[in-house]
Amino acid sequence: MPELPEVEVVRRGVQRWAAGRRIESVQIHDVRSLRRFAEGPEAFIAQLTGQVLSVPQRRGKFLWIPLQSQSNALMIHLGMSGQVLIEHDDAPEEKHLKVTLQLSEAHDDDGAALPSQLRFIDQRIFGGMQLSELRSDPGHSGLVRSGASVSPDLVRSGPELPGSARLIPAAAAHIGPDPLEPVVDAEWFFRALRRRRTGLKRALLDQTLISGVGNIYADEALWAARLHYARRSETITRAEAARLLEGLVQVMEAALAAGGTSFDALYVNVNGASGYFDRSLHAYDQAGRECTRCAAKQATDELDARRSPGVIVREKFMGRSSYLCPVCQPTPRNGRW
DNA sequence: AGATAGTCCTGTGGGC
DNA sequence: TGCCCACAGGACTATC
Repeated sequence: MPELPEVEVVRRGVQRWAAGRRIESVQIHDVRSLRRFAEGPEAFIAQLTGQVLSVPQRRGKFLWIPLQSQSNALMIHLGMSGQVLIEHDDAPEEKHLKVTLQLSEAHDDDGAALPSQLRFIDQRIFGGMQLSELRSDPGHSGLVRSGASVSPDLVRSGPELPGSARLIPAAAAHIGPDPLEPVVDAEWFFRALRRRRTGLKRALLDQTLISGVGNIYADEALWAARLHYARRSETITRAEAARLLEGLVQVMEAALAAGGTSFDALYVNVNGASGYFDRSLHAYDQAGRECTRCAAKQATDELDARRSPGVIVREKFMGRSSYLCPVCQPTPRNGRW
């Protein structure tokens, strides 16, 4: 399930392999992947063909590639099962191949031909591609902290200069900043949560409040911060908000360093390799396992000997699974529901 | 404005 | 073996 770190892995891959290259042709294998593009598949092909891909950008789980000399961008959302692969023309067609962009030829330093197809693959079709006008970002917050270095040999238009107004596709203008953007600090997060009257996990998953957090990292961050998913956002303390944000940033940066989270072949980077962050999960999908923090406390005799270490449980919340340690993340009391 | 339900999808796996 | 159904979830819309 691609969340922010996985999308960032894809963004870096697209930057490395496709930025600066021209789109020679476009092939739509399944129009359902263009469902969100109101102008239709013919307009999609017409507007994209001949355009040059600029440096890919990302906010939360939304990825977009500005088109050089154009005021719009190719927007990509991976949804539940989307993949972007850069492959050679003769690679066999994937079962769930949806869109193929044929790119202009390019060569590496040794003169070997780079793969020339950018393929969008999506099994469940919750993701998709569209074209969207770029506008100045109302929630402009500067550069993405985790922004990768640019390869000048491949990219003709450089990254945005610090302090320049950031542009964002209209179709993604409604989402909030993500945890890796500099504007999101402990005080900002505290105030954002306090403004809402809802449960913490609901707030984390609300992309208009903070973007990029999905079910996996929400559970991991709540576990890291020792907070229950139903804790009321309007009663959060500064210390709790700071813990939760720290949990989010740490789990996302660790996942990014590991190349993303993958449970199966649904998520891979642009070269087809899976990340391995799933080995590092503490809560999500860990039902029945002893809580690692409780176990560590017990090992150092910090835990009351009469209490047994927590076992991760799965609960239904918001129509989806939530995993938590009942010992570390107790049900809220004192009217703080 | 917050919460909920419905929609879009397909592969998987449990139950019978 | 094979059929059916529940389940998985991100974003968006409609409705209360």
